[in-house]
Amino acid sequence: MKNTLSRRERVKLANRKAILSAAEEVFAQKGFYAATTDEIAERAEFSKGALYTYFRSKEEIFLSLMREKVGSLEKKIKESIKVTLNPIEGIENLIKAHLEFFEENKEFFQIMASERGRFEMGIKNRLRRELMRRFQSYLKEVEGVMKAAVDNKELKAIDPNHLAIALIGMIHSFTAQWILTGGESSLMELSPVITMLFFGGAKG
Amino acid sequence: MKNTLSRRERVKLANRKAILSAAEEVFAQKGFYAATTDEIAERAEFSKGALYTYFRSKEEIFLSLMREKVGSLEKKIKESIKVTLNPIEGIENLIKAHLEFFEENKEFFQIMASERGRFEMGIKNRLRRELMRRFQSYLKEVEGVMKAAVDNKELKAIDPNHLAIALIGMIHSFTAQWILTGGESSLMELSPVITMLFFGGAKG
DNA sequence: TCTAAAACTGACCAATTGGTCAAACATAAC
DNA sequence: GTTATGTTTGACCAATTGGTCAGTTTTAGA
Repeated sequence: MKNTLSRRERVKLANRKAILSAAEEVFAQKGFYAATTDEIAERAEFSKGALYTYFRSKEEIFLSLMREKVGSLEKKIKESIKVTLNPIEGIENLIKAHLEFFEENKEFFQIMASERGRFEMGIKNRLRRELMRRFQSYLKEVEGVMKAAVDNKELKAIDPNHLAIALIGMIHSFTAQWILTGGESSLMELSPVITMLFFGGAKG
Repeated sequence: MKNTLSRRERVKLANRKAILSAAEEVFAQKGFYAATTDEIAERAEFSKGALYTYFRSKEEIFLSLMREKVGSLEKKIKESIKVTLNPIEGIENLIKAHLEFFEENKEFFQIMASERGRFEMGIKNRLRRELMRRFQSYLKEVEGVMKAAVDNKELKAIDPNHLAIALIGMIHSFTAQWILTGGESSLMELSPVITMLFFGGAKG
């Protein structure tokens, strides 16, 4: 069973994905504002007019893309935590899951790093509100594991919010550096260093 | 003694600073591409034409601003390290210096966070090359303290580059969060948490 | 006060770009 | 083959914006 969609609907969906994928590259390379709908259309091998039958505006392309990516990041993180009841192991898995996700979604990471500070702009926009909601939800997820580990006395009695900020900061920093230096070697290889530094600190 | 500059020259210099300061706000709020020279001119209380007697292009405004800011960040970091010969204390001072600088230069931090991934664009540009050189130099400075501390056996035998990435990531992450939540309370207050987490890790 | 140079203004220009739409094309059912 | 419906095209439009420059104002020294 393919599924319940007609041929037409399946083609539409595949085209939509192709457009979002092209947009991801362009947004990552140029940033939201400097990216042009012409270039997105060209890379997706459609005319500009066709783009606008799939999405109502450039902003809708951007927000749809980000919403889907943030959603799947959150899903991946949730799953990585759920496989164990041990909070320490949960955090280890969470680090690995992040690195794996960013390695597979380099462009998304670049977009997020560059546009995160402007998510709040135009708060009235329905899609923007939903994007922010999902992003918050992802952060709360990380904070939740930290709280569990603190309650368990497995981590120091530090504000779980601070613990989450610290770990995410380290992960982002390593990922950004990995991208700047070409993104060739595997990002996952850094998982042990990050784990060790986060849990044990740098002092010898 | 005021200095050796004529009244005219002093006014010119002050105006230049005012333009850069206006540009800093606009670039921070809108990003490089979406910032308009009209808005920069308006905020600096000049006509657009006058802007172009101070700078040759929008890009030159941007790069001049960033070059000066990265330069003074590097200077501050260097000084914070130099006051002590003890590497651990040096790193503590470095954390404080970072937080102090970002607290006083919120806009610069926002610009850096959002445009860092595109510094490399147009590498042929002289100003761009110089900006990158200064930025590398700043990173090397941080790496240098880490290496000293590792050689001293005060930190674990970890690649100093990794140690620098981890610490800077934590600092950036806390700063970004502080800005997102309004930037009201003092960022410096977070210095003990960061210091403790970096040296001692999260494990209880 | 007079003058020449420096500084400033803002209308203007050319290029870019998000978005539209009438016409052309493709598809599928009969 | 015909027709109706859905899809695509790309020329086009209006708005925006980086940058210019002829003309005006300000400055400072004589």
